Amino acid sequence: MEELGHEDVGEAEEAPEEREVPEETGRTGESLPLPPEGKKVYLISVEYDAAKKKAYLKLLDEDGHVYAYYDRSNHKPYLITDVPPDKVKEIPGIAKSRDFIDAVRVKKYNALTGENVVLTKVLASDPLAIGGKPNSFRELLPRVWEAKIRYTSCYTYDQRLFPGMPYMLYDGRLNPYPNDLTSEEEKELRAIFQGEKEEYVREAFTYFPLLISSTPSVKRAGLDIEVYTPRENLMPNPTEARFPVISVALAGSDGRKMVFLLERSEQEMPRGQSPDLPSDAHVEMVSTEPELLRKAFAAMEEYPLILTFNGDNFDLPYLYNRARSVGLRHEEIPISLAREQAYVINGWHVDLYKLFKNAAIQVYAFGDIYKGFTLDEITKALLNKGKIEVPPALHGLTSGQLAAYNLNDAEITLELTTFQNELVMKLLFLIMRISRLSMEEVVRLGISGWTRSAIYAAHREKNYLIPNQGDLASKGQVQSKATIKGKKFQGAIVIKPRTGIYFDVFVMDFGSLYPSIIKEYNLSYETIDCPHPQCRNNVIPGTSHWVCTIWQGIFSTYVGLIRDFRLKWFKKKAKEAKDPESKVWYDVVQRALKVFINASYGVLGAETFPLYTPSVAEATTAMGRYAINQTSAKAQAMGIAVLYGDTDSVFLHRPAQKQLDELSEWAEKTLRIGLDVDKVYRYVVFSELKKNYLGVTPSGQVDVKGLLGKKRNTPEIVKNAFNEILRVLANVKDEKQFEAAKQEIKSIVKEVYQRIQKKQFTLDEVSFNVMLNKHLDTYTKTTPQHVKAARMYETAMGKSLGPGEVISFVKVRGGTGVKPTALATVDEVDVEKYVESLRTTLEQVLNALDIRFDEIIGVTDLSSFMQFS
DNA sequence: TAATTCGCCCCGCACG
DNA sequence: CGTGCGGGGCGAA
Repeated sequence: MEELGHEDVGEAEEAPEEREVPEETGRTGESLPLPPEGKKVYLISVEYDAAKKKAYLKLLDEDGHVYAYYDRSNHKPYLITDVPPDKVKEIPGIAKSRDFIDAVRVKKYNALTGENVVLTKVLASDPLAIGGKPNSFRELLPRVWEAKIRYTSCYTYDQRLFPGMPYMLYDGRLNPYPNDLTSEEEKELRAIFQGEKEEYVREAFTYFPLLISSTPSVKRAGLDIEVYTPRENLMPNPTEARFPVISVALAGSDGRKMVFLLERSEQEMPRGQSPDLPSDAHVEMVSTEPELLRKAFAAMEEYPLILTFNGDNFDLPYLYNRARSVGLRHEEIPISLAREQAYVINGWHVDLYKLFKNAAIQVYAFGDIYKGFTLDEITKALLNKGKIEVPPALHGLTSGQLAAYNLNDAEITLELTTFQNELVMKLLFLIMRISRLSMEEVVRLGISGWTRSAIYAAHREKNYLIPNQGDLASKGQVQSKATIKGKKFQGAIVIKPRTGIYFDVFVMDFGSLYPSIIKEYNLSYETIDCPHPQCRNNVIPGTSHWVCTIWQGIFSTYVGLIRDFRLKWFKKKAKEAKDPESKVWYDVVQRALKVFINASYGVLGAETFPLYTPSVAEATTAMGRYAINQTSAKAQAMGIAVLYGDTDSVFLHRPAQKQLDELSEWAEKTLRIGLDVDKVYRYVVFSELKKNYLGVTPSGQVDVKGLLGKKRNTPEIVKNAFNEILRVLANVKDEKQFEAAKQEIKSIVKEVYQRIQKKQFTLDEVSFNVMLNKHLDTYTKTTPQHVKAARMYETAMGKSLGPGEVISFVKVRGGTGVKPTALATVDEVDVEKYVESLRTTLEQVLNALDIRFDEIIGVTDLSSFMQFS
């Protein structure tokens, strides 16, 4: 029933009574055992037991057993303030609070001033006393720091814990599982970091084990439920849970396949195995719903990790609320609900929809190969298969078919974590280790939250005071003006392309340009515009920002380490690795690191990031502009034609190998950033537009960038014509072959044009597919065409459409000019509009090839006229 | 709860 | 009716 991963799918039920949802997760590790002595266990989450007022670690072994280890250090929640301890104790709201423990002196390093300062640490017995309720200590003190960090995170950093890493109980104490580097690894690591500062190398050695330590195989199950609805298109409301759960499926990593099916009077098929189901599936018919739920819960409890697709918003809340309303007691349900999240008692729940929707995962971990966020779309892209085709109404299904459909979704959900040698699980563990967050937090938060946590941990590690956003205000002065209206600072530059076709093009680029700049130029919130007069001449070109020459920036160190690990170790190893197993591992690590570094610059420019420092972001892009401008100038001075460039790349026409080497050396020496050949093209076709070109590699592969023919919302008939042209271009080996290719291309254009004119197409071929990004009623300023179509669809079909939905519509004559594809006929299609779409899409390529679209269709008109006359 | 800017296209809408 | 601007979507980096 997860279907679409966003809220408001289908017709909403009548407004439900707001049911109270507990804030607290209600989870406790009380009933969980200590890990056995000497057993390797993995830290999956750090949690807080509100009753015991203690943090505890929740651990997992490879057999699927869950353990808890409660704090034994008597660690307490705290905040930092500059009010002296005796003054703190004079504040009645604090001193008289029964949660107040003590106020003590604490030494911290203030990175902004470079001073060691003595501040006050105010300790409490309960995290809520620090912050989170009306009279929390943080509200009663004029100036506080570190008062908004979740207690479980605070505990993680202070105890130097690494979620995702193995631990072992020894003499009743939990210790990191021994994970010594081999002497060879140590030697190699030293070699890589040769020339770096001692402190930097020391940190490299601290963090390296996180990246080479293997990840466990986690016992887990994909879960999916089906709910009866009286009408089609009605999305059952999980808070109300008015309709019966008719099927629950689990697919376990141990190979078990289970379906619990409710016997229904209207059942069309006799009980028993259906031919649609896999033969090894265990299907159990259950006569009452409470019994069904109990059985499903019992099955769930056999797996420490439950995977769902949209389970936070649908499956788990539905199960919980339905179970309650059919009479199960709270204690019988292994689910606990929070506001936006659903937890599994004594285990963990990962909603894969949230993970895959995470932009950083989508773009950097999976190379942007899936665009939408439905289970269907993600599955098609990553696993090369879709869901079972569902008949229009769930009602028409036999029990066997229902079970098969249900189980298939559970299996696919599981498979999203098993494909490519458990890529997603490995990625999760690596992100946990780097970000220092529990598994469920990694899934819930985005890259900003991950980076925040990682950098907070670095502060605690060095005993730096974590600054408040307000402390950085003086460091946030922006000097540049953005090119685009409404943006906060200037970004990258794009070198205007030389329109036309060029053979033998070499693309050089700065690998990880912004992270490299941040590292190499020591950019960090405390190093930009630092207080030292002697640093003032260390200016970032094109700005009046200077950078500290004395302090080593904390942010630049963090970014630098990740970048160096990725570039100098894992990318290299991935290339060199012989056995596939380790190749996959190196590649996963490399991808995880990529996620973090690529976002490092972005978060600095995001107001919601607690260490928001736009001046650092601005200095980064300024240095980037300087780098590419200098490189372009240098190349031209060397007599190489620069055809194009964007942000971190230059496209060079027929450079000699010697020249490439020279340029590379020059960049390393003068800019201190690596510049290498990234790509070679047999030829490149540049349109007159920036960010729009296509290149053909020596092997005949065609890279298309930005062209309309590539865009998701371009109609298929136009896209197909575009792709046919590409196929012709892919075969062109030299200038001589272009003439023949041009003729071929012309005939392709002519043919498609005629097809459009004669309406020889299906509606799907001419549909525009545009995503709805907001709720329908929030389009108030203008009414875009896809919104018009969506509204028509709603009225006609009685089904509501929400954000994330892709609207399919065609352009028609008359009326408002558009119609949802489902409501239109070929007859009413506005042919002119499609000719225009064909024209603009193809002209981006044709112009560069010196082919006139108008001449082709003009000729066509004439010839067809002659034919008929 | 939330990474950034640059660039292009189509369209809707207000203004002259 | 033409023009210019901004909303909206999608892509490049």
